[in-house]
Amino acid sequence: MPELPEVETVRRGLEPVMTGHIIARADIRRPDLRFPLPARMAERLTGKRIDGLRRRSKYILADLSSGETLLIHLGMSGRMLVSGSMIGGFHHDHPTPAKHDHVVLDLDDGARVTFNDARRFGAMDLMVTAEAEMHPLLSSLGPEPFGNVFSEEYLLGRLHRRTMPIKAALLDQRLVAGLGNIYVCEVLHRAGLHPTRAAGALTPDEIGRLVPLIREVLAEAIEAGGSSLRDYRQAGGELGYFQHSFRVYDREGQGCATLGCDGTVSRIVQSGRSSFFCSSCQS
DNA sequence: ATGTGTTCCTGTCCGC
DNA sequence: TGCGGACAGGAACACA
Repeated sequence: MPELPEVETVRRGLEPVMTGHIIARADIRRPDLRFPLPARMAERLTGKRIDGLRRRSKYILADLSSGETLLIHLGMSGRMLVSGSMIGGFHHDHPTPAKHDHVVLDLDDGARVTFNDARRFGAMDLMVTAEAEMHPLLSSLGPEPFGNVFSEEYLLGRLHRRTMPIKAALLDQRLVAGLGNIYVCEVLHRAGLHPTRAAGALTPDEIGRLVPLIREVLAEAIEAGGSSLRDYRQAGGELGYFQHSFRVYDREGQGCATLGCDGTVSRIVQSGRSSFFCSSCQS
């Protein structure tokens, strides 16, 4: 679920709680999420200091003092719940572990971070920090959308002669990392591009338009604390509010938000995922 | 090499 | 109120 803005929001929420603290206790409440959890996970976490929290695409990476890195992926429904933290000046007791609380990390200052994931499409793994980028889940990822590698020139090269719809291309994490269904729909709407357009048939001008719009949508969403749909919340339990800024996502039948456009938002299914768009101003 | 469909799992919502 | 079906933010995998 969570796409780059939600994952970045979670990372920012966890950073002051976790960075610099030692994992006093790790409670692994079930042996597997999407994949089996790594061998001896509790022992490999216990007593280690968290030196920093990074994000790569939709993954959170916690670098540990042991020279290992904890990889966290939230899948569709994963959440990182914080309790007992003094950050913000309030102290709350830990709630009793609830349904779908799969991994519980107790830190040395009494704070607790709980990985909760109803659907269990999420994942956790441990790897040697120096080899993190070779991890199978990370090695094929495309460039970060805010990085220098991601450019109009890069996109032109990668989309050249591709017959795949631009919607599917932008969802492909090997092309650019971090976009998901919501933000691809929003980007294509802002770019005035119909989601079924063949990626390779876009003009250089249209492709050039995409790069800054991808950054714009993601930056606005991060600024808003992500989108809270259904059960997604920030690390502290707060709701993001970017969903109020959706122009097409989940707005089937509603009026197009583009100034001067009298179109209606449509929904189609492309490779099993809903695409929302305005057929008047997206072509 | 590309592109598409299926699958994992649980929860919620909507129509009958 | 129950029941069945559609659908949900992801992405690995199998297959044409």
